[in-house]
Amino acid sequence: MNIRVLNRPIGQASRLRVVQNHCDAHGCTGCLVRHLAICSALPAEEAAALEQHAGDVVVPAGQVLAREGDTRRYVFTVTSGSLRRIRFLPDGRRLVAGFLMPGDFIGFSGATRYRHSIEAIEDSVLCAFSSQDMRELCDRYPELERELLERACVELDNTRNNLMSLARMTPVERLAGFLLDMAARRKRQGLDEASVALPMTRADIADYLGLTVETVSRCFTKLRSQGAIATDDPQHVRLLQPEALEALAEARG
Amino acid sequence: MNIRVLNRPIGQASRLRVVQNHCDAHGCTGCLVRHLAICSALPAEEAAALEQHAGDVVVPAGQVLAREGDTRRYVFTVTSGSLRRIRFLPDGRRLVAGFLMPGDFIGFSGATRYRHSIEAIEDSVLCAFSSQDMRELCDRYPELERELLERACVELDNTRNNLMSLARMTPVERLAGFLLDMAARRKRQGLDEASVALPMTRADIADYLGLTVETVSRCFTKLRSQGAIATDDPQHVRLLQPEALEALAEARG
DNA sequence: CGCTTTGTTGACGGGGTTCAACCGCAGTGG
DNA sequence: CCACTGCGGTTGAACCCCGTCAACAAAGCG
Repeated sequence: MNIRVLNRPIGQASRLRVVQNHCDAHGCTGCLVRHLAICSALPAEEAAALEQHAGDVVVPAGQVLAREGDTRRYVFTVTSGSLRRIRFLPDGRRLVAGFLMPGDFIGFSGATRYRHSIEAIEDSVLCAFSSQDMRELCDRYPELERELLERACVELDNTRNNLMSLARMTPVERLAGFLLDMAARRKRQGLDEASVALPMTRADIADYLGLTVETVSRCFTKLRSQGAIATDDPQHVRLLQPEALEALAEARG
Repeated sequence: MNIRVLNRPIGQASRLRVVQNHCDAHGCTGCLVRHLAICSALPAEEAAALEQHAGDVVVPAGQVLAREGDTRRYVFTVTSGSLRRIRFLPDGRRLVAGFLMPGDFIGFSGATRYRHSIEAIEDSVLCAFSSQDMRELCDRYPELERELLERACVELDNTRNNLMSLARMTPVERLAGFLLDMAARRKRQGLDEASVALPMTRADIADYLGLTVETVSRCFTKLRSQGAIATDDPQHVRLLQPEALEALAEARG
């Protein structure tokens, strides 16, 4: 059944400490992820309006930002670090529904409660708006709502691609696709796409790809022995033959 | 690899014939799926504005409404019938990413081209708007854009639930969840939720649940022998013990 | 140092895929 | 009317991939 026992207690959903007036140094105009974030829908002049509502949240590695079932009070944009979106079945089976990286938006849901828990993989910083403020901003700036819809659609497309992976692709194919996705994200952040950093554990990857840690590990060694990738250490992969990976992940959109 | 060979040619993407001024008999105000559809975001008085742009499309069973890769020109709302959203891998593996029922909206995507083909399972009728008209309607009626965002989020939640199914649930659990989903849809349409009609084939269900036809069939017999369901014929299932199904599908949100 | 966690590899077994046969049904055409 | 065919669904038997169980190395940390 692939149930892993966690020896250390799951991090408590600590009371969110939202620091008002975030990015004191630069404000929204100097925001490092502005070009990636939803805020790019608004002209720079409106930054002041944004800043009035924005606040920063710092989440140390392993801590919980939001807990499944909690009432949704904030929406977030990841500024730095990385997080995982997870859910548990009653018997302990875990799903990782996705990884959240700088520029990603958290808060696409009509539900009044969180449908997934969100845990920090590394120390992370997020820019937070109360759901209410977000609603008001959307009413005031239709471009913002349009941008949100646009992003929700992209997210939907990506999630459907993952469906394809899980339903009909072999373990190696899934891993190849995953590595390419991570590379694409790095490129989006302006980093070198040939070397991919994997902040998450093998267990996270397994629960994301619908496999076991052992299978994930074996797939890594398989790709390595094929010469498609090289791993300096478990968290750092170099894509030696991206074409080979693409051939495997082919037709994932 | 689970590749099924289709002996008959795949239906051609026939030129869409959009009949202007749809629902001649009643118009939008008399629309049977209005309460389910995005149009419910607008007051009935605005129906006239809608009708100017709406048109009907009739798709016979087995025919293709939209082909993966085609440029996206229309968005649709299903009025009657049912369709499947599919995609193929180059080697013939198929994924059914979802089923579309009355009230469902087709067109959540920023992409300029369709990411999936859409085929009619039964004879179906859809209400169509050109993407351009839809854009203009959204600009004019912010409530509409908000409704779209709302729906996209619901769709995203549902798709993530499916991820959970595919990644971490056993075949019987997946089937149980699927049957409950179908029952919930029937309820939404005001029909009896204890008896579920399955217009799609076992192959469709298999490709949707990430299984083979054989496994799906065996799961049906398993549920039947447990007394959880009864099947009058393959397309008509009665849910005798919904609680039993829920226990299986537990925690799928 | 002990202890835990993470990652990797090996051996084994089971569940689902694969392969195959069969039935019922709907066309189809002699 | 009845063979013939194709298709959808079900069931059985064999195989094999991946999950399970186990052992071990390396790294982090008190």
